[in-house]
Amino acid sequence: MGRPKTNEREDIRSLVLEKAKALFLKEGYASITIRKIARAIGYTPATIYLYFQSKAEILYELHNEGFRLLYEYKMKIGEAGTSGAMERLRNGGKVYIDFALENPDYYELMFNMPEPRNFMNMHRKGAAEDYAMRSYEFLRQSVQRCKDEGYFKDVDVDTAAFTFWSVVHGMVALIIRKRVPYPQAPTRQLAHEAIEFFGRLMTMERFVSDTRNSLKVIEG
Amino acid sequence: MGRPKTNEREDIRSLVLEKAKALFLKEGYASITIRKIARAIGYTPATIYLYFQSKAEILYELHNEGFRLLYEYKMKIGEAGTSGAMERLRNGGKVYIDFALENPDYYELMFNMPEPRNFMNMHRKGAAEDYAMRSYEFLRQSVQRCKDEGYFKDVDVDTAAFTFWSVVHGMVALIIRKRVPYPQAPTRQLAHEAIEFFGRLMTMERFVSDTRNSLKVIEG
DNA sequence: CTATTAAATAAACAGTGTTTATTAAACTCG
DNA sequence: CGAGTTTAATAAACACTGTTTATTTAATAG
Repeated sequence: MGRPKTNEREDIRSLVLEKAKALFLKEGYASITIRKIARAIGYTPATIYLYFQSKAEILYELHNEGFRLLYEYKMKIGEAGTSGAMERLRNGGKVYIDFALENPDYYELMFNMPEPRNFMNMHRKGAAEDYAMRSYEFLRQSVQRCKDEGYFKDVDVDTAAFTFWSVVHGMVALIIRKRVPYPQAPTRQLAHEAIEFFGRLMTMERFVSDTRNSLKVIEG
Repeated sequence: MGRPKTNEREDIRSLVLEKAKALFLKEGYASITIRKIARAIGYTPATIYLYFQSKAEILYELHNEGFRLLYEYKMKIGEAGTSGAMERLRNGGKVYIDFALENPDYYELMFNMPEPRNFMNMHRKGAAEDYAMRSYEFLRQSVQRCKDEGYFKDVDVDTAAFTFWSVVHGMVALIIRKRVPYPQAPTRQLAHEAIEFFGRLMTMERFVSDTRNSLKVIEG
């Protein structure tokens, strides 16, 4: 008890975050307790409450870290030389799926917790960087490029972005949470095939001026 | 204490389920405790454990009830005279969204809990009716009809069904869990627009024989 | 009218997230 | 230097949680 040996102020915070991350990813959020985290870093539960207001705040911090990681995944696409906007969008979908299936626990942290945006206002200074937002902006930009190339003529950019995000999110959510009552559980391969299928649907759309009206098509 | 006044055996079970459902739907699963349920029906916590092995089993029972309800929603489509398979599929998507947004807590129960299929084996006799499965079969059938009418030529029925389910599940999941970082939160209207958009993509697909190859299209 | 059966319970167990009063080490300053 | 202040860390408690146990009590059977 008492004060410790000249600990550099305020990096117990990252100590907690690191350990909590490791524990969450290994045993899942629900089964990890404040006491376990405290024991793992050699402090008492009460100490953690000097640096975080609640277990939920630790979660939010990691939630944002998850989106930062996703953002990095997506950044890889920008580097690889892709030919068209649509291909870029499709690759974005695949990268998203890869991220989610390679980091399912992170994904759970990011999408399976009570609204984290409720905290943000209270305890963080300027909300620092909201990677969830940046991630969405990235998608929005990709969709806008598609529109510039003639796709998605009769739908606004947010609706299209929302649709596309829903597809990939829905896929990984169903897979990760094992909610698909298949004989054999769906795999990443199925998801990739589905994205290919979906991508073909979208690619096709460019050839049609206004899909709400009747149209003539010659098969080739 | 002691034995009660000639209670018909085994319908405390449904008493618990009814009350738990009402409480879950009003205050959310997490914040409802066994003690609260017990108090609400005028029994003690231990009594509940005579009829359910765990809180999770109560959840599974309601989970299945949720899928039964969804199944009923979907059955309404069969009645309404729809012209084509594709319209039927699109309507199915809208009904699915309506169900989810009208019963968000049910939807949480159904998709946001640890795998419920793990219980099933142990405690229920013949698993009775698995409405999750039946619901999927319904979708699969709708997709098959689309294939019969010439859609989805170069994709197998399960991949197409998975894709379609992912779209609607993704949409409602993002909306319900408020994970869309829009200025204004997305509404049911946005979801319906997105489904329309997606539906148009699919409708279009019929006119193309093999979408993997190049094609000629004359705009009309 | 006892003996048995079984429904319901009280009370405990082992945990949880969180709060409070207290300790003890480090720093400040007269 | 030594007293006073600040502050990191804690021990211990609080009010809960899901679940289990031994016990009571009422209805039924012989």
